[in-house]
Parts: sequence; C-alpha cells; structure tokens
Amino acid sequence: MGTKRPTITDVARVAGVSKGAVSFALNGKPGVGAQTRERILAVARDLGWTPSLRGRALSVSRALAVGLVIARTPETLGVDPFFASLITGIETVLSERGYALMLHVVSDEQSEHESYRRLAATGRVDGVFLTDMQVDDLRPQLLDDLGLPTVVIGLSPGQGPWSSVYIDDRPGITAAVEHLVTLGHRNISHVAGPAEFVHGLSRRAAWESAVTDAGLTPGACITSDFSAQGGADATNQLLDLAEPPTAIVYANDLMAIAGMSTAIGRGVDIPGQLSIIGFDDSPLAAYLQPALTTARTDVVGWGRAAAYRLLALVDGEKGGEIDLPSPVLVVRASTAPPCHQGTGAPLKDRRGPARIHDRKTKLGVARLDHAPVPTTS
Amino acid sequence: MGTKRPTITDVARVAGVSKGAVSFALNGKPGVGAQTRERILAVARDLGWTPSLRGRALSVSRALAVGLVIARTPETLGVDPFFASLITGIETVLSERGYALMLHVVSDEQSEHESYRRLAATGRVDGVFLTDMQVDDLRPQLLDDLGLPTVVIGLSPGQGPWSSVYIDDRPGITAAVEHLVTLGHRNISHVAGPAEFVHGLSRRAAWESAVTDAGLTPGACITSDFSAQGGADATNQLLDLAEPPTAIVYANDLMAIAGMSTAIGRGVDIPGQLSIIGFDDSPLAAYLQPALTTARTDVVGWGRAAAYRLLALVDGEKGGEIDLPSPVLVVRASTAPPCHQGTGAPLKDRRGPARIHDRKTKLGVARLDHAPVPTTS
DNA sequence: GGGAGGTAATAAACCGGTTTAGGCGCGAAA
DNA sequence: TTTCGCGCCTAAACCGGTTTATTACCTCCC
Repeated sequence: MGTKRPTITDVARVAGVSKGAVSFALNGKPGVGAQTRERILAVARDLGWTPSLRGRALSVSRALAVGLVIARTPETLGVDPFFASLITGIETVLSERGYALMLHVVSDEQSEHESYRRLAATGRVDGVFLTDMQVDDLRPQLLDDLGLPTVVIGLSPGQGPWSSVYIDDRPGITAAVEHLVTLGHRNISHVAGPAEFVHGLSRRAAWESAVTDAGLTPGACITSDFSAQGGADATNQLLDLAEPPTAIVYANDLMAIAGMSTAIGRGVDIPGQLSIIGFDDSPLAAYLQPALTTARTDVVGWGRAAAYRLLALVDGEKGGEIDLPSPVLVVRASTAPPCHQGTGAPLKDRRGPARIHDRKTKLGVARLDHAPVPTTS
Repeated sequence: MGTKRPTITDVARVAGVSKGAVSFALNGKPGVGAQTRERILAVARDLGWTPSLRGRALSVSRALAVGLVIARTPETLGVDPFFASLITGIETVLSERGYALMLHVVSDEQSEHESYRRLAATGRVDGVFLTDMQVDDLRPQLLDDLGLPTVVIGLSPGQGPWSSVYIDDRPGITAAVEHLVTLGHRNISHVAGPAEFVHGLSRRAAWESAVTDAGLTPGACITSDFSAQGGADATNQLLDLAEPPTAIVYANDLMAIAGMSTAIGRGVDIPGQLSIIGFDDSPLAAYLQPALTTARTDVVGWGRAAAYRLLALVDGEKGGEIDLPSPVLVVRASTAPPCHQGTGAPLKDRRGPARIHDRKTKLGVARLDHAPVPTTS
C-alpha cells in the first residue's frame, strides 16, 4: 500500500520520452526505434509497471471481461458437477488471454434478464455465455437487442443463427440404451429433464429413438426436473407400474443417484432386478454402492471451446471450430442382465473396474483425449 | 448495436448544462438547483442513460468488483456444495450494491498466488475473499503486501489480525458426537480432513474433545483429504481394525457418502452395525439410502456476511458484526443405536422425517433463520 | 454602499491508458 | 537542388466519468 503503482506517465518521465512512445513500445507497435524501445522496456521492468486495466478498458472501450449468469438455486448448483467443470475450462482460456470472468448467480428468470441488462448497460463485460438453453428461449433475442456478443452452450448449430458450442448428448444416451439392450433388457424406461430445456428434450428423444432402433417399444418415460427429489419421485412412479422397467436411463446423475437409493429403499436389488444409468459422470458416481454406470461428457473441453469462441467473437476474429469428444459410456456396477432376482450375489465384488464404451468406430466422431477411467486414480 | 449508449456528455448537451452539473445531479450532490436537477434527471431517464462503469472506475480509482480465487480441481468443486452456496450468498449482497464478482478457478497454489498478483497489479478488483484457510497460510501476508483488502472466510477472529467471517464448526461435530453417545455408541471414529486446513483440524479437535467430554476414549482417527476416494480408503482402514468403530463422524459429506457406500459394499449394515454422520448437508444427503445424518451450516449466510464485511472494508466503513447461526445436526436414517446386527429391519421405512438438533439452548449461539427441513420440499 | 457569505453553475483538470495528427530530420528520386 | 516519402518521436485528443477551482450573482448586514 506504500507507494502508488507506477503509471505509464512515470515510465515516460523516467525514460525521457513521451507517453505515446511508451505505449507504442509496450504494445510492440511501430513508431519507436529499436534501442529506444529497449530502454523503455527496461525502465518499465525496473519500475515494476503493469498496465492498469481500468485505464486500458476505458481507452479501448472494452471491459476485457466476459460474463456468465447462472440461474440456479444453490441446492441444484452445489451438487451438479457441470458448472464447476465448465468454469474451469472457461478459465483456462480466459486467463491466458488476460480476460476475466464475471459470475452472476441469480435465483429466477426475472433476475437473470435483469442481470444481462445490467451487464450490458454498465459495460462490464464484452460478451456472455448462455447455458441451460430452453426450447423457446428469449435470452438470445434479449442479448442480441442489448448488443452483447453471445456464445450459446448446448445448442446444435442448426437451431438458430447464434454462435454456439455444442456436444451432441445423444451418443451418450444411445450407448446407454445399446448397452442395456446387449445385456438383454427389453423394458427400458427414461426419467427425463424438464421439456422446456433442450438437453432435457434431446436426451429423451435419443432414448426413444435408440430403443426404437433396437426394435423395442419404448418403456414408460417420466418427465422430471433434474433434482434429487424429482428423481426419487419418478422412480417410485416407475416401480409402481403394473409392469415396472428392468432398466432406467436417467437424464442426469443426480436423479439417477436419488432413484437408485429410492429403489434400494424399496428392497429392489440393483443391478439384479433393476439396472440404472445416469448422465454426467459425477465424481461421486464411482463411489456409490453399486457404482453408477453413466455417460461422461468432456465439460471442461466444452468450457474451453466456448471461451475460445466468445473471445474470437469479441475480437472480431474468425474463431476456428474446435472438435470435442463425444460422450462416452462409463460402465460400472449398476447395470447387469435383467432378472437376476434374488441371486443374492455378494455385494462385495460388485465394484469392478469401469469399462468405457467409446463410440468412436461406429459414429466416427467420438474422441477421448483424457484418460477416461477415474475410478482408480 | 445500433446507436451508441448515451454518455454523460449527451445528457449535458440535451439538458443544456455542463457535464459537472449532470454528475452532481445524478449523484445527489449539492451544487445544482432543485428544478435544474429535476430537468437533468428527466433527460437522463429519457435518454436511457446509465453510468459507464469503465469511466467511473477509472475516475474513482476503484474497480467496483471483488475477487474470489478458488484453488480446486473440477472434481472436488463439482461435488462440494460449499462454493455454490457461498457464491450465492456473496452475490445477493454484491448485486444490490452494484459490485460484481470476478471468479478465478485455478488448479494449484502456484497459480493461485499468480492470480492474486494479477488481480492486484491490473487493478481488477478492490478486494478479495480468502477461503480454504491453511494452518500457516501464506496468502494473507501476500495479499497484505499487495495492498488488497481481504476478508478471510473461516478463521476465528483470534487467529490473526485479518478481517474474517467465521462460523464455528465445532458445535456441529459436538452435536454429532453427543447424538451418537446418546444412542449408546462407545467407539466413535473420525475421518478428518487434511491437517493443513484449519477446518480439517478444528473438526478433528471438536470430535476429540466431544468424545473426551463424554467420558470416552477417542476411537481411531484417520486423516484423509475430503475426497470420495479418501473417504472410501479411510473407511476400509477403520473397518479392518481389530475393533472397528460402531460409528464414524466424517469431516464432510463427500467422504461420508463414499464411506457409507464402501461399508455397504463390504456387507456392513447401516445403521445397524455402523452409524455414519457427515458434514455439510449436501442436497443429496436426504436422498441416499439410508438418508445421511449430517451437520448443516448456513453457508449462504456466510457468503452474505463475508460480502458485507468486504464491502465495508473497501468503503472504509466500520462494518458491523453479523451473527450467524451455528451449525445444526440434521438427524436422518444413517444413525441408530449400535449392535442391531442382523435385525433385517425393513429398509423401506428407514427414511423418516429428519429431526433437527439445534444447540440453541445449550450454547446460546445457534440460530436457525431458514426452514431447516429440506427433505420434503 | 461595500465587503462577507452563500448558492448555482461552468470550465478545466484528472484518472491511465490508446491513438491520431503532425513535426522534424534524413535519404533517395526527379 | 527540390521534393517526396519515410522513420522516429511528440503533442494532444479521446474514452466517460468525478472533482476542484473559479466565476457570476444574489442576499445579508454593518
């Protein structure tokens, strides 16, 4: 706190040149001679000068920051591994470009819109990320009106004129269903996310078409809300059916975990009487009993890609496409052939090493860049 | 994107006054007459003027933003409900004061220090929050050197000259141990967090003294790392002991959940043979099988309090104390009297309504502002 | 009537950078 | 020799606010 930070004027004075010359030298622009440039840089180094983002931001009319508004309750947010990974990925890109992330956490849609308006009105950010896309989402239009460059996370390119980053959920669900069919399941249910969310819808559609493609009739599908309570309720409904499913594919891990616990609480053996598959590969999934079979998406890579796109958009660059690995199915102990009723197999040995179902060969799109087996590390 | 946003100069021109007068009028300062003020405000409203934070920030030499640097892997972060709640609480206060939160997520300590240096050097923030305090933490000193106002989250006031916000963990652990003792347990173990973290240490100390106060000898204590893997490993170690505990108190929910699953995987009945208590009250806790008894802290309130303190610090205000509710124990189905071995009680009915153990009367500090029972909503 | 005191408003400096317009000296082309 | 062009550098404008110094005017009071 002792002395103030040196400004560009201090550097200029010490180096005996003008402010402008210092600016040129520090930004590598032409307009200063070689040895003058050296001298300026040396002085800047000696003085410990760093550019003031406030000054620069005002001068270049840029905030040098981007925004992420999350409309979720702390309960949903705290147990969903998605945002942690997304933000981590975003950060890796932003930090190396000198950008910062402004995070807003709001409770409802109303405040979310208000948040965007404020970010735009005050000029705090140069662009924003948009997540949790809904079917007829008003936010892209709003952001367009506000003149805020936007990258939509989780909307396939065909679904709008917006710049977007997309991982196709469907291979994950497809692999899940195929895995179950291979095991011999014929009555496969789905617990879906809310129909107003595109990822709720697309996962449901993927389940339906995968089941149909396997020559089966889709089992019951219950639309829920991605929450633990919702997963538990939906599971109870499914198990209460006259002909309960032998396998359930959940739209996320949280519902799957709650569903699995509910089933166990009803005395249902898993995976003996009921196979369970989640979506997300929560860090917890491998440590449950039984360990949860689930689809994993490279969310960190998603965040990175989104950040690249947004910075490109802000800088007016072209912004090359980044191809991301497709989801893969991580097979653990919560899935098994149906009708093992009452075998009483020793629970002890049930958590084997996870097997990864990579759809690379079939679809030609999946790629797995990172070591995919998290259970033993 | 059509026309540019109006500036204060535009307002001045339209209103037929000087820039300075407009600034006075908009900030409620003396120096303009009543009806001139009215006219200026009207013009500003008509033009849809909002202050540019960039201009203001430069002028007042403030960033009007505060920072939070989180040094965690996405795996740890994604499953720990702490930060979601903390950030939510922080946001409620910041947003109503026009401040914003700059979030940095980094992987290691090295980058964390680098982050702080950059935030300070570029003047991006006016102050920062400090979490995950370690025993001989170098960061407060660093931030002091950098001249960055800091509020430490989770350090008791006596432990340093730093401005801090604190909830005493210990009543939660104490209540947990007392609950177990009341149930009849005599061999109570603890799975602790890393000894370099103050909340790891303090929870361990609380366990030890609560057990001792009950006239018992502390059972085995294993120092782990707050991760699922660590919780599973520690549980295996404890169950392999010649005299395994009849109850385990974990330093967080994640380890407790993994530990519970591990025990179940070994054929141990919970809570029949082993009682389990976590810490955090993760949104999942109520939906596990059996539902997890755990201590709940008002983390959102913590975030709010921390934000108030930091803004007070930044504004040079005094910053009144905010008293926060102590942790309470949420009793669910994972705890029961010991030695129920092999009762084969129907799992179905095990998830009763949660009971809250509030230590208000005993300690005179606990307060529960929010509806505390989350299981049925 | 003239100085003291107060209010309303303006002009201008300032925050810390970037960027443009322009001056000066010098070498090459006409 | 003149002129054009170019490299190097400075002065000054600019981004959008806040704040200080200053001026104009009015009132009060001796």
